[in-house]
Amino acid sequence: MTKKSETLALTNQLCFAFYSVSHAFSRAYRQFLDPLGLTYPQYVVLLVLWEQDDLTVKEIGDRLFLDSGTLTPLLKRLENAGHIRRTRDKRDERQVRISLTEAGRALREKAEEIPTHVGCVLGLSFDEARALVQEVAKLRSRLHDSAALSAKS
Amino acid sequence: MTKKSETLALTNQLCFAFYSVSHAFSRAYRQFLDPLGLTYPQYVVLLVLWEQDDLTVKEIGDRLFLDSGTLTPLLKRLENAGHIRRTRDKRDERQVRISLTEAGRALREKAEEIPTHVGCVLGLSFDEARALVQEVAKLRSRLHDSAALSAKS
DNA sequence: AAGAAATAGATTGCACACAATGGAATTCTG
DNA sequence: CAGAATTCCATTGTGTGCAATCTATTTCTT
Repeated sequence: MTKKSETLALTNQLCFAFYSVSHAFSRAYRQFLDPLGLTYPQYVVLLVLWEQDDLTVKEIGDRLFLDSGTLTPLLKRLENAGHIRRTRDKRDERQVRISLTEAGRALREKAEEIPTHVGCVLGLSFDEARALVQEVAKLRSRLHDSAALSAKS
Repeated sequence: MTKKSETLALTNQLCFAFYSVSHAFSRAYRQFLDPLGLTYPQYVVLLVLWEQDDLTVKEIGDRLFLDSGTLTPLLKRLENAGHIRRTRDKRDERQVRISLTEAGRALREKAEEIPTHVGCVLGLSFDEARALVQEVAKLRSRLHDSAALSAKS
């Protein structure tokens, strides 16, 4: 096998590695999210809101790389569950502002222990994990840049 | 911020990094898979079959970490597109054997260039990519082991 | 200020993922 | 060898992702 074809196979292997580990993480989180009645994407939206409350749908989408087709129904489910409020912005009626309810804020405490449980099985040191986050974010950024380029043409 | 809470945040960051890079890869592949009428999961199934033809649904599921709920409709779509055949195994009628059609085999050539295009934007050396595949596979394996343990109890 | 362009969300349609369940075939066990 | 347990696949229902399209609102241009 030539070096070139090995590299080609590696790209496929890398993509599949991310694809499958992402699902494995999702399953690992589900075990702890199910009792809270949350899915992983819903949990990530709450993580964003716990960090900074009162964001527009677009601001949430920018942070999570998701569009309104995904977020609108997801946010409605979070609203129905009583975790958030959705209100039209008075100054710009195009925007919908998302804010936590008291119940949504209270959920933070219960969710706080989840990454501990999941993190335990990874067997990574602090520095290893940090380096991995950096490297993966770098790849995501390059893929996004490349997609933006080819969308322009 | 204590080291402990940093580590907790890191687990969430790591999970989200994989979650988002996985989608970014999927979008990058989609650009090249769309002309072939394939989705990324369908492409991965074909990759498996190009490597080894005539597998059961379960064997494909074991390699890809997917169950019949996902694979059955996906395989039916690949069958309707003319890429594969689905036939009950004569020796064990519980099993459905998946085999490539001539068209499915022919598709391999057209798909061969895809990882080249995607791999170019990653900016990874051969060794970096290989190490990353190994490390991510290790994490996936640990998550699976942990899930298997907690399922037993 | 009027029309064009851009922006924010919502909606629709399709394709995963996956838990839960069901049915048919096979294997295990006493 | 009969019943129980297991295995394999299919089905159902829920919740994403995302492209494509639509509406309403705002901003830009002339």
